Amino acid sequence: MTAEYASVSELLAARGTKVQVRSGEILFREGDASTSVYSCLFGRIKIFVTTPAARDLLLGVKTPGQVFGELSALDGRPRSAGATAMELSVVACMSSDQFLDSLRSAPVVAVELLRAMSEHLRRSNARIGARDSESTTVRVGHLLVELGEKFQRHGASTPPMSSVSLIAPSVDLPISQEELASWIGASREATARSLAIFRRAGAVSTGRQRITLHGLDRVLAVTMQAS
Amino acid sequence: MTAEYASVSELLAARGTKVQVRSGEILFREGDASTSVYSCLFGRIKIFVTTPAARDLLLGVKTPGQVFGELSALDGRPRSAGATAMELSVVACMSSDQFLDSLRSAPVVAVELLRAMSEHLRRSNARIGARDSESTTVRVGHLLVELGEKFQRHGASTPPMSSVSLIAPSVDLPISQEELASWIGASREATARSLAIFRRAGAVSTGRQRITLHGLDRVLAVTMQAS
DNA sequence: TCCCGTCTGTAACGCCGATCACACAACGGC
DNA sequence: GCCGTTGTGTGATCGGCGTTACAGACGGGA
Repeated sequence: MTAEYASVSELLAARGTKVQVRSGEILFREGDASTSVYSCLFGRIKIFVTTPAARDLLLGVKTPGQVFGELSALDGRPRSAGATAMELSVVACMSSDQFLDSLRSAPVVAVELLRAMSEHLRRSNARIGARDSESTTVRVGHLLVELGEKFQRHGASTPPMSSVSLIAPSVDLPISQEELASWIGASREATARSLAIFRRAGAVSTGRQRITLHGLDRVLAVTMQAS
Repeated sequence: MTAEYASVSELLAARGTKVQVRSGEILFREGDASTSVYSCLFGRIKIFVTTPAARDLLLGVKTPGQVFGELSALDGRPRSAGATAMELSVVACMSSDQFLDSLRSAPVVAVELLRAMSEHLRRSNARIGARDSESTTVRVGHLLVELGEKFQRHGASTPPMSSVSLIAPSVDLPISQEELASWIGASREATARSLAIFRRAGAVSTGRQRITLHGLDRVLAVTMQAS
């Protein structure tokens, strides 16, 4: 009866209660006392903190298969960040009590979660290091490459071969500059200025809610040269 | 035969191999392929990354009872940070294989480690938020209060009642300004200037490798007023 | 189709902090 | 005690980024 699962997302997909959330809907806010744990089944969930100056700072975006809200479930403390749906999404959730019981009875799942949290910590620490040693332009470049790799893998299929992308395939990022800015922790204007550098170098073209990368290597080249 | 432990540090203290390290000695460097996990038994271990500009950035200081090096043990990837002894210390270490086996056979230990890593993640995320919303002076103030609380608890016993500390007990921090600067991610000079603000307000006095806090509340007051 | 709200792009200005530069103090070795 | 080394304190300069301000572009809804 005690089925074996290999990861927390599998556990939640099988045993958690599924909930559909509309775009913009709030799952929990920073400071909340709730302690449920969630897994994204479909869509995209934004994880963010709000600075005293009322600016949002993006900590991550959860896509299908990723777990979130586990910190409060593990230590019982208030939410360290908020979570809202960026688009129509489906999540699975479970109470922290049931979650902790599952971890204790399925060590493999616990170890898998430890690995996932290692990944988080590495990212967070790298981000701390980047924040005060790299310029806005360099951080924009790195993020563009990172998102570019993510989207060209399982992202929107490359549109019907635009005329520009004969050699280097173009990748479209459906993201606003505001969002980009809150991700790297810079102002919207500074981000726009940095994007202008990439645009003038021919590495990207920009539009409304859209950034098209003309080859990740070219973006990376401009990033390097701007360091 | 399989003794039960309540935490990773207990596990390592009981089953790990003890090693004495001298001040300044390196346990591992950022980028190393080693995957052992460590626990601090005595002394202080500095965890840090080195930025491209050759400046060190302090990520944390491990004191007795705290575990470190667990990220590489969990995911097998290279060290995300370096570790060196700040003073004569004793650590216990264990191979990642044995460590993972122990976690799988003792779920309680795994859950306890998950809780510890939650704490780390919360700190890291808070630090990301603080970095681009607070001034150097405010960050200095927060760190002083944090260290002050840490040291007045299990720290050096308050010296024979200095004449100044009739009302608010003073706390001595045995730390250089360079170290403080690398902790908050600022230059040494900017840190010294911020300290001057606290000094002029009578909240702290400074010396060689020493910062004396004249009441945490007074430090906090200056911090608030400088925001 | 028109209009308004949202998003993008850019310029001007001011401030914080990094960097450079230097004086002084404290400790250690000889 | 003398001097080299390391740590502290502070001024001057300068660049980057946040802020403010505004103009134009795109898209959706009435």
